Amino acid sequence: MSQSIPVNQMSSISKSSCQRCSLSNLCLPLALDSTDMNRLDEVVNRDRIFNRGEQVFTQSTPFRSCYAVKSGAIKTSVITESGDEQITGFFMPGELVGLDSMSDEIHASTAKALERTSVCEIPVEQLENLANTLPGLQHHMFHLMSQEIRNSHQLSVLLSKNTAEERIAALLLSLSSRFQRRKLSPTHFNLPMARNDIANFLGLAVETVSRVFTRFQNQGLIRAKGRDIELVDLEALQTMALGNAQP
Amino acid sequence: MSQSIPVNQMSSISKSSCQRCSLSNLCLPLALDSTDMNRLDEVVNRDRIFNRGEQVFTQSTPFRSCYAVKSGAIKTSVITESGDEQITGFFMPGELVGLDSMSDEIHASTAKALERTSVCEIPVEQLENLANTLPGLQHHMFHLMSQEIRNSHQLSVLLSKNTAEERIAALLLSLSSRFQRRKLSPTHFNLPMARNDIANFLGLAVETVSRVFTRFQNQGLIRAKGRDIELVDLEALQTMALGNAQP
DNA sequence: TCGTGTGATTGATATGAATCAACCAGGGTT
DNA sequence: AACCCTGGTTGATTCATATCAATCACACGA
Repeated sequence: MSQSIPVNQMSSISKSSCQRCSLSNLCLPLALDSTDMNRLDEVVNRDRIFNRGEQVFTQSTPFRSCYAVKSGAIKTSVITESGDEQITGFFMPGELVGLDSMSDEIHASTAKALERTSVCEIPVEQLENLANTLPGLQHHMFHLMSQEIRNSHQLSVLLSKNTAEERIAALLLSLSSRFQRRKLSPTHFNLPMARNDIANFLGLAVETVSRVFTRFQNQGLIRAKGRDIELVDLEALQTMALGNAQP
Repeated sequence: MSQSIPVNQMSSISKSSCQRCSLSNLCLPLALDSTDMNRLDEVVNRDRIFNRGEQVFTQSTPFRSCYAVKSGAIKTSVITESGDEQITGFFMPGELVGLDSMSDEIHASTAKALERTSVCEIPVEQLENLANTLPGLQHHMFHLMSQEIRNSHQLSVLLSKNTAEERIAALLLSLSSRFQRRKLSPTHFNLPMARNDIANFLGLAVETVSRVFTRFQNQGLIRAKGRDIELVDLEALQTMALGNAQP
């Protein structure tokens, strides 16, 4: 049921180019002029579609491409030696997946489509070559990768310093701002992921996530029905996400 | 007291070059031939020394360089809006600090010397230029940055899935393998950081760290006297670090 | 329409680690 | 020496969240 709404709002772009892509201001081409963009176009493998649950790539398999999300959503996770999964990120349209394996032989994580998802596949070998001739692209890659490091540090902070409520508030706000970036409503959206995924990502038990959602609802911070979420009191969520602020 | 042993074991290299640096196989030059290495040499600012507690760079200040540790040790941390610190990494000789800010205007974190530490300062602007002309260097930069992402993901796993004992075992083993990489004893070394730092890094209270150390000691896994650590039973530590392995 | 399964919620209980509180050891200073 | 100061250790208690257990709600296929 939740699947039909957010999907392929831009799937009409069939034989598209980076130039015409509505996400070009979020994705790789950001730093490129139009002639450079054409060169990027040539190496990008467009229109790869994955259904919910399908793997875009798999940990420990050879690494050849990273992927730009066009529509839908992707989660990445690492499987530990002891066998359990840790979700390391959620990726929304305009975001680049797979940077944790850049220039490595094999994938350091697994990427799975959370809903029907279309991506642009970007072969790394060619991306690296291109980055070598286009300084702007190289710079942008560095930028994206350092961003990724910071995101992960941010997650570490969340996991080691914040309560369940703070973590969930932070996640909701992160999603909110990412919807906003795409000119969608920052206060009313569909969660692309299950409660289970949220719990795993935030280092909590599912039950805790559930409880916090209902608590937030009772406090009038959000309205939640399944994956349909409305952020009612953004302010309150923001101060909550900040956590233990001592004056 | 703990300071005099590990420091400046290579500080005799005064007017050194990357070529002669004993860490060149760990650090940047890895992927470069000797002519390329000379070009790197020209941009590197060698022999910057920091005393224990001094900041190498500071969060929110302009970002211009990253730093390769030559001797000593560095911790990086982010300060959250609510004011508390989260250590995001420890950096030992041969490792590169500051990648989380690559190609950004300001530092995303603070780096502080844990003991008397010497570093090579590498101005990013010139590093980027160089990377543009030397494909091998660009590749290596991508490699280091994705490594950094994976490290951080690894930390997230520890923080969200593992017990205090498992976290500490994992940290000890990580340090062990890094000493080994430098041809030092993997089983007997001096911790460069205080218990406090360990606690912060691993998302624990100092008291917990202390307790686990003594517990490990009583179980005969380690011998610890202050910062002087001996790993007695590597095997046991390894299985412990793996955590909740279900057969 | 009825099972059947999966994801979500709610409640009761258990527990690992935080917190609070002393105390200790060693190093540096006066 | 006597002092303090910082970092480390140990013990008693508390608390947030996990775990265990049931129930619920909805979607789907037979």
